[in-house]
Amino acid sequence: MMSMNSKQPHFAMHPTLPEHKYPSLHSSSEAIRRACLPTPPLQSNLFASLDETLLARAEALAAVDIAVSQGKSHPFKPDATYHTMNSVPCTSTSTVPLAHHHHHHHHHQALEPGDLLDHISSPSLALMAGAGGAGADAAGARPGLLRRPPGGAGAAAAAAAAAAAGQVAAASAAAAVVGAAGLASICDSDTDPRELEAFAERFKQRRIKLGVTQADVGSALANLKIPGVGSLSQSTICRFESLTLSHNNMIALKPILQAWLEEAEGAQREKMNKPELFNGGEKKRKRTSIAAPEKRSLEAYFAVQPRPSSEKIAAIAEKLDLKKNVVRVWFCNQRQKQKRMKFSATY
DNA sequence: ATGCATGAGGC
DNA sequence: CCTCATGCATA
Repeated sequence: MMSMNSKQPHFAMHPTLPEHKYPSLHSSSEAIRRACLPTPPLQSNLFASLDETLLARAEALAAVDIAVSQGKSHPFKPDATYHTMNSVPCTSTSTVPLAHHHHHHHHHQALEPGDLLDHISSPSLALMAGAGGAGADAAGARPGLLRRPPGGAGAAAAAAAAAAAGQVAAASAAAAVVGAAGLASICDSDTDPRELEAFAERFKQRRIKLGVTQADVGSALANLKIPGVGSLSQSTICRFESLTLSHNNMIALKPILQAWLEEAEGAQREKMNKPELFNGGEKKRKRTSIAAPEKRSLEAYFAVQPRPSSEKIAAIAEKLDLKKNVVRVWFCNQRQKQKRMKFSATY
């Protein structure tokens, strides 16, 4: 009676597969990513002797933030800002003489207050040459998208089996999946951030025209019998539309959403609903809310050291009077955010 | 639309 | 313990 969720098991999508093994998607991508990492995280030498100093400095920076931030308040999200304002009507067949695909750029963790300020209070958070994360990841393969079978579906087993096979196909080439669903541009143009942005925008527009919500799309995906593709949450659809997903994630989801879009438009006559809502009253996950002051401190620490050691995390947790795990997760999430689609002009 | 969380897969 | 893909809960 602890972590068991009543609604749906988040896994079981790759339970038994004696023949093949598709989770290689993840592994390969990460392996490549890691391999490409030019500089492993080691800034500890710089701060090795700055235990107390670091905290103090970080907090000082946080204090600065307070002073700065109280002068204004932006209603917009501070991160995930990358709009490249591109509307290239490029199709899959259109030639792309501009051979500037995605190249891996080594990213450097910012160690200066500038980054901190930019992150927490900068009004000009649009321009950052932080294409590192996305670029590096993009260089690799694609992640093993979509998992989790439809909660109480009786065909879960079959779906899972099919899903397994599908995963492999998806890994090899998005073309396989897309081909079956509805032909998409599965070339290097698929990795083009501008193309993704354009698609995301078109997607949202057409989705709205169809009169479906993000949540609807999410559950409808399960109706598409694409192997390995189950439903997705409103959150994910939203993030896709707003491009607040990792580059790889965007690329992985694009063909699937495109398939859905085409089918939905092609058969705009039926409106299936998968209300799989059975809740008896189990454990509700609680979202601990970190107060603004603590958050500011965390941001300050993050600016100085994005990957604090366990000990440091513990220290920070104690100072801020937060649970260590909460702090650890916060840093993890912060890193993820920092890595999102952020390829403004690249330079 | 987003913040905090879970979990698989990997070192 | 990390990274990543995702999602529940929420502002």
